[in-house]
Amino acid sequence: MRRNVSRSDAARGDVYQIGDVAERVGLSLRTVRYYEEAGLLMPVGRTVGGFRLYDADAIERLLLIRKMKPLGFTLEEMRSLLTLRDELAAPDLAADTRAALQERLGTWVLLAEEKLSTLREQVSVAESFVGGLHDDADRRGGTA
Amino acid sequence: MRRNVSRSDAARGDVYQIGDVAERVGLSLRTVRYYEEAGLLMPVGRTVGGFRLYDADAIERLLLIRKMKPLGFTLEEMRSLLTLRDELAAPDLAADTRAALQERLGTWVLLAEEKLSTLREQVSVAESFVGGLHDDADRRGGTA
DNA sequence: GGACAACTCGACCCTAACGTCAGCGTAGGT
DNA sequence: ACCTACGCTGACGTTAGGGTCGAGTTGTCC
Repeated sequence: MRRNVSRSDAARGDVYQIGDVAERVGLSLRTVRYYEEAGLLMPVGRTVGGFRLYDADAIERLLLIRKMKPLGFTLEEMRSLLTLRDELAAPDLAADTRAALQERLGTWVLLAEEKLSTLREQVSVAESFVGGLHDDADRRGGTA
Repeated sequence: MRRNVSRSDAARGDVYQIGDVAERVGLSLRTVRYYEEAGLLMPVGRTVGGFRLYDADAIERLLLIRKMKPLGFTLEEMRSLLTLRDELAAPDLAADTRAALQERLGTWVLLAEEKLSTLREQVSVAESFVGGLHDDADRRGGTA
């Protein structure tokens, strides 16, 4: 039986506890806690008893993190990138500051594309391996 | 200055020491030793002084292992699969034995294809992430 | 037959990104 | 008050190696 914490707080500021969050984004509790430890994601608050509380933004953030994972970013890298994104999200930035941040973001884009291309290479390596396996499996008789 | 161990032994039975092997397949010495510890690959022998010696088959094997890595097999899984392949390579197998082995190989093929498809999914997740990054980077002004 | 550089050995500790377990406290419904 | 599901911290385990150490081994050159 699921608890509906969502309805407990009115006024559009829904909060979720870690189990809900984990289920929604498909990560383990441990992983969510570890991401906090790694500085990737802080809970918006805690209950009196110490339960972590998250909001919808946290869920977004976790989904984003999940998307980065296949690219092989380390948590450290993700932390940097997310921080950068956060800084860019501020609405009152001097133009030059914003430009500087955006240039740093460009570096990340390049890095991500690099990683993407190595990921693609891995797919083709994997394909050739699976092809080879098929050969091994289909060759019923002898090699000669 | 590279030692050319290859020419030291005549009669087509070339042996290489670990450094040569590692360089040829693009793995570290540590990794090659670790693979041995994990039961993936035994040296064909040792020198009097205890240096590991490998032959061309070993190199093949390592290259194969490298091809499996992108599919996310654990070393344990690779060990099983390689062992199975070794068993199938025996020339004097009863037909039913061979059939049994080949069926097990079929399971591996399925597993590999599964892993390949999740790898492909990862590529598309990664692509969408990189696309999102581009959006963030290109959006120079404000969100509204 | 000694010097020497390059190579290798086993042993050890270290890391990232979690999994898993234990022991204990909390949230909220009845 | 009680129950049960949920969560907390802390600690150790795991995988696939990386790094480093001091000590031993090879091949080569004199």
